[in-house]
Amino acid sequence: MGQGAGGGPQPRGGATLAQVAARVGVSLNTVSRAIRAPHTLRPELLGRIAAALDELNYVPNRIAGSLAGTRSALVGVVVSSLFHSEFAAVVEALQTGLLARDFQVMLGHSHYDPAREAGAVRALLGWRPAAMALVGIDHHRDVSRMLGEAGIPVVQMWDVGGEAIDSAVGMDHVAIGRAQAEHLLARGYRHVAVVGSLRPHDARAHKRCRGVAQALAAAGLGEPALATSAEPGDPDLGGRLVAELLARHPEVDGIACNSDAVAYGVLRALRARGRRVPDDVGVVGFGDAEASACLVPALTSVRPPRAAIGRLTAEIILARLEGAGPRQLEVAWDILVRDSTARGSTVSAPI
Amino acid sequence: MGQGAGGGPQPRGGATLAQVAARVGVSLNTVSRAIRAPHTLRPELLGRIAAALDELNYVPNRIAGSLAGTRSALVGVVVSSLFHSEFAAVVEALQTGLLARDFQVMLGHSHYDPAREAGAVRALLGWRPAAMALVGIDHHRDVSRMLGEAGIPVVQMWDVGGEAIDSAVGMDHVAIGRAQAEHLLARGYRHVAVVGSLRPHDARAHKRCRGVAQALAAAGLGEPALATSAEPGDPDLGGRLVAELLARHPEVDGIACNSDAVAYGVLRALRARGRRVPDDVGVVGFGDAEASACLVPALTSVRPPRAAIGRLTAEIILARLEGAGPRQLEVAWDILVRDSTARGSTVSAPI
DNA sequence: GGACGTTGCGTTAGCGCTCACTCTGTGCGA
DNA sequence: TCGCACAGAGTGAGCGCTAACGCAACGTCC
Repeated sequence: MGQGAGGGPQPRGGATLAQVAARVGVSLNTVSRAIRAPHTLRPELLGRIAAALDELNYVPNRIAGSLAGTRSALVGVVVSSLFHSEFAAVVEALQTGLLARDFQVMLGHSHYDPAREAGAVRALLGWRPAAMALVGIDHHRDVSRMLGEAGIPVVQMWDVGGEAIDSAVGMDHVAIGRAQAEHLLARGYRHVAVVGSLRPHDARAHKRCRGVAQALAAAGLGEPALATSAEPGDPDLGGRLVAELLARHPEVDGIACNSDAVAYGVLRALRARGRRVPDDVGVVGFGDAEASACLVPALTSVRPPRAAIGRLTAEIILARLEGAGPRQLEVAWDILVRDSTARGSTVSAPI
Repeated sequence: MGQGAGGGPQPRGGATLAQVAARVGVSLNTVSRAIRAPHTLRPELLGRIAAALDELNYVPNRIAGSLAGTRSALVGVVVSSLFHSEFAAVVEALQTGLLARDFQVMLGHSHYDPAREAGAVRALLGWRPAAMALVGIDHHRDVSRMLGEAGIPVVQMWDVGGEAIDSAVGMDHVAIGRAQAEHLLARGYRHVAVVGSLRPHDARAHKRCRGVAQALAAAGLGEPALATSAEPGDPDLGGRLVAELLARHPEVDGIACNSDAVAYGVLRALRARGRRVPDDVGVVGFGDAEASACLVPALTSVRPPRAAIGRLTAEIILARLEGAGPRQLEVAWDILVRDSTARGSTVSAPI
């Protein structure tokens, strides 16, 4: 790497404030001010400093800045799993909201495992974030304790049915499950089952499942048939579970799926078995994934306001950082009714 | 926040090494050693320090560690767009490989825009990462310059047809485009078109497009019909583009799509127009998305080895950090042949 | 014309940690 | 008896920056 052109040994990454200062002939702090509070300098000096900054390709060292400064420029975000999954759009909206204020997002993953979630939270806290956001509201005590003791704003996303550590923005998943079942019942399906991935610690999925049971009970029907698994929810899982379900409960004519990916496999398996959707069986998904409107039949699904949740989370974090109090809010969702529950008629025509 | 129980004012986030040291009655450095090099301490002392560490819930401050230490624990990753998109699995595999060595991944997004990519790279370099990984191999000069001057390992992912800054691991996208077209031609489709999102700076998409043209030329056929747009590639775009395409070129009987999401919309629009797939028109996608095997007809698609690319990127980064030289490697991909190009017969039976 | 802001910059003291070095005591061979 | 290697712990400097304060030189106003 060699030596810098004019001023001391070359630091590990790029120029330092001290080098810029030496080049211009001012103190280090003056250069810092030129960046952070330009209006406190004479325009002429400011120009010279700006030129030197540019010549040396100065990139502020945010590590040093965070250590010295009052507040960090990082926000930690923990999701169950960004990948093959439903939280990407939430994180994108969150990130967009925070980037505008120059906050960096640092991502961690729980993989639906409380121990790994605690590990991810601990790892992120090591970077001393200004705030944290995480998916879910029912957490392991270690997680709640660490987050509570951190003394920073914490926003729990996606779910609202629980006790928030600080702030929360999400949906009522029991109500979603109820709505899935009620929709099927309203369309004349009587034997409703729940199919999908049901990991031990995916509290949201359990709540939706409970909601289905509630709706059936309210309609004077029995418990829903269950075909669930702790494996990740993908089409193949849906196919296997529905095969197993129909072997045990051939009378099932309505299926509430825990995710759209599972529903894709359910539709395929039903087709392979000669069960017509929606005439023989109605299927409703959760998540409104990209392909759902393109399937045959198009999949009826619950659409969560992902972008809104991410945007609101960013807003709450920024407000909390400026002294506002904690907030807890529930966001609205809707059911996109498509052909997979349109018994006897076509609800949405293909393009 | 108040004062700490035993030793100095409460710092901004959690206990410090100095507090732990004061509690045990040793020097700060000894506690640091207990964490970084436990074998250099007496077991008895180590036990007492471990107890104090635990009691105070000490979480190492990685900001301070990075500033003081020789090397950073961060790796910067820039993708076009993680969301609605194809890079999630790559990043997941990359992250898994790096997390094992205690590296944190920091994500940035280019949104297929060179200026935003430069901004993302600059922002990430501000955190003084130990290495960088980014999607694509054809970058704006500013990006190449910044990365070259940073003096850290740089791995360019996903594409290989260009000059690497340091290391690269990806696919030959021209060859992919050729394979898409050759597959269609081999199935008897003669009038091949390209449909999909073709952003000005998405070099990979342009290369695949060029590959299609090459294959047609080699077969003595003319230029492919094009129906492209700078909008993001989703099913609706596919539907609109194919409508426009068929209006201009009703003879088209083979469609190579730039992404599976676009292909979904293409299939839906063809169905709505009464064009039978695969009998009248063959459709091949790119990306092998989750739903592709569940569509009717199931979509033939190019499957990129996402996990392998991510894993190899992690391996190269770790090796480079330990002194190994730069590497450039091309990974293999394949075409999953399904019903959408199975003219006259069913290739893959539904489950 | 002396007390009092104001503007514009320099000085200084850390943030919490790592790393190179120094120091102390112990064991052991010559 | 002395020297000397070595394990085990302490000391001090400094990473690059921010923030609080210091301090000239220049108005401003009674």
